[in-house]
Amino acid sequence: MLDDRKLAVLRAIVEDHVSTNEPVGSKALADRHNLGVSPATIRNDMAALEEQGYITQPHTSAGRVPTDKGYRLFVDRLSQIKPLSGAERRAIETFLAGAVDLDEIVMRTVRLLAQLTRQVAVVQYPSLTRSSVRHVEIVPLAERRVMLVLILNTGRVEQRVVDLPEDIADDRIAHLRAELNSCLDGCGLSQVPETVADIPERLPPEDRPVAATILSVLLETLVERHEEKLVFGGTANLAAADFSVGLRDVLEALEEQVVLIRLLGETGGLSDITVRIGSENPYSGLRGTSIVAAGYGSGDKELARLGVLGPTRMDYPVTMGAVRAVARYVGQILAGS
Amino acid sequence: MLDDRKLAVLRAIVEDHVSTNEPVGSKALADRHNLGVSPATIRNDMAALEEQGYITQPHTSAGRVPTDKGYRLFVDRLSQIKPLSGAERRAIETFLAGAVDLDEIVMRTVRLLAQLTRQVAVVQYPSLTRSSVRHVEIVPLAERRVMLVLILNTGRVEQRVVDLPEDIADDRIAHLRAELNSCLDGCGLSQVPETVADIPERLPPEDRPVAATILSVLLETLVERHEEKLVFGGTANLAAADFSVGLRDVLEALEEQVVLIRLLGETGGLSDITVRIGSENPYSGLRGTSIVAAGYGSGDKELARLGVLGPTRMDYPVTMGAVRAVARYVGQILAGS
DNA sequence: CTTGGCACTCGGGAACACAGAGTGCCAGAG
DNA sequence: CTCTGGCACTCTGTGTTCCCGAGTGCCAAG
Repeated sequence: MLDDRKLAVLRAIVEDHVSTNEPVGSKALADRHNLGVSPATIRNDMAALEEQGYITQPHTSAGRVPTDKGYRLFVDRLSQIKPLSGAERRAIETFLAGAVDLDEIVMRTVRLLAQLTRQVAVVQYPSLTRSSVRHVEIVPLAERRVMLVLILNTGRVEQRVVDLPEDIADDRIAHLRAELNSCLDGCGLSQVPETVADIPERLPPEDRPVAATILSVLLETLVERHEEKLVFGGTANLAAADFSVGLRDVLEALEEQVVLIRLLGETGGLSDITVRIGSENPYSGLRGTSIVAAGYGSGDKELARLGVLGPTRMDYPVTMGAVRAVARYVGQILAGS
Repeated sequence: MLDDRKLAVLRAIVEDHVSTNEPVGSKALADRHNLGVSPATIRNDMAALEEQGYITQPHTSAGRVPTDKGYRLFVDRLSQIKPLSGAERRAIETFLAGAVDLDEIVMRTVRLLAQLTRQVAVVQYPSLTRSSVRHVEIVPLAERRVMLVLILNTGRVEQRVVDLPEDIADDRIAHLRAELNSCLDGCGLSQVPETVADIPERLPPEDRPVAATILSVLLETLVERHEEKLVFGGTANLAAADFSVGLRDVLEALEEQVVLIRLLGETGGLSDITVRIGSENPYSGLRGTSIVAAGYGSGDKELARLGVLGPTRMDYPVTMGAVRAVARYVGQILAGS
């Protein structure tokens, strides 16, 4: 069906189109790549490729352009991820190492990805669901009001103000805190609800209403409130890339966190790279854009995902290389801090 | 120099140009606004206005367009801030009231502003410098490693991991924490350095190296590290507004936090609204864009600023009304929580 | 199966003309 | 002195036409 030469032609078309942003014709192909055959032969192959939907022509008598299906084949079988240069690796490492807290790690990662790929970068904060509790703090703010601070092993800190149903003495707060910490230290978030369930019973009856209030906020914060935060950057690169689709839609999608999370999140072993090309994309506003994403994490747990978003016509090997490298380094940094 | 009618003409030009986005000619003016004079008269006035630099024509024999100077006069003398409708006010109130922590307040404020004005919204986090300490927490994470958590009266929480020079027992940590809290509770950030200065002396000598380390990180976090965080949103609105200048520059400026902070921050009593029009703007990439900003805060202290950024050709009265209203409501919310 | 030749098809750019909107100026009226 | 109507002039934007060139599909021959 598709012999080697046809595949080579497809690869050449993709590469040329990516670098020139113009439909590529049979003659240009024969010139630039030494395929060892004449333009006429290439035309036949192109006809076959078009027949099967890998390429298309914008209008009669123009060159060919890869379809989404063509890019898909290219990514799956015709290309291999291009590793970064040594200089780039070192730059990543030093740039990320300078971060002092989680916010800064995330922010720097976004910039890095955007700069390396010249595309829009998206980074998801390390997920709540897969992390574990490192410490719980209860800080009295006023009568009947405390702040609950949760520190997770990913460095993430969640805080919530809690209004209490009744007064409670500081030493009883301290006791509750100690109790919580001894139960929850190192506890994976998925186990939190059951771990916490019998805490009220172990407290003196008069403390139970307060404890119940605090616990319910704690659960709500950790478990129910699954709004995975994410950050993006490099939108200036959108202006350069001329999108077939209005870039208004792209900007809108970027601000719809829900959409983005779905796009990033849908698959993935830890170091798998997910590529979603154009119309493979479930969200209609992003026709014409591709997403290259990967998971990152410390050790072997995937904590969250990151990736870039760009025009379908992008340099996949390079982009995938950059995404993979950044994901790995972020994982290392997180593990080390 | 500029009699009343000329001013009326200028106002009419601005209003028409804002609503149509086209150069406005003398005939159209005479039709749409009942100025009581003929087009020819208006032409004379326009010639005078152009003479003095308030309007300009894109090319000979086209209508007139306001210059930055013209908009300036309009904003200063010819317009008055348009208050929001009751429905809008209520929407703001309920939307902001639903926020549970500072992050969410800020995020919702951005969305709100962007939606109300159909422009890019920028919100600065409540400034560190003008807030005060509510609580200091020191959480042991591992041997020789603690997390320092600072809770400020604005609801802002700063955390930093600190590596200690030597081991220290938990109860001595607790003592240090108590000491810090008793000194710093309610302390304005500007007083922190002096307040903290003599703490080491009051500690047993063997604790001093650790205390010094922690204090230096604390000072660094609160005082030296003035990177005022800010958040923006509504970039999709950029695509609709056709900028004279490439919107690439605008996107770039948005990601350059430093630039934005300067733009927002440069003046302002608490409920003053700052308008910076086109070339009044110090940053060259933002020629063609105007900024409408206001301070917000609880009580009478200005905590930070917020605003919107849009094309010079924007509806200033409405935009200013929205910015003012949002700033007020955010202030209220912050004061109440 | 490959190749060279050939007729055919479009898209995009250049040249051109034209209508319409808007101006500036002038002379006359109030 | 100010306003008004008239008039000639100057643009831009748009629509039309035309042509070139790149690229294709097909065919017949190697």
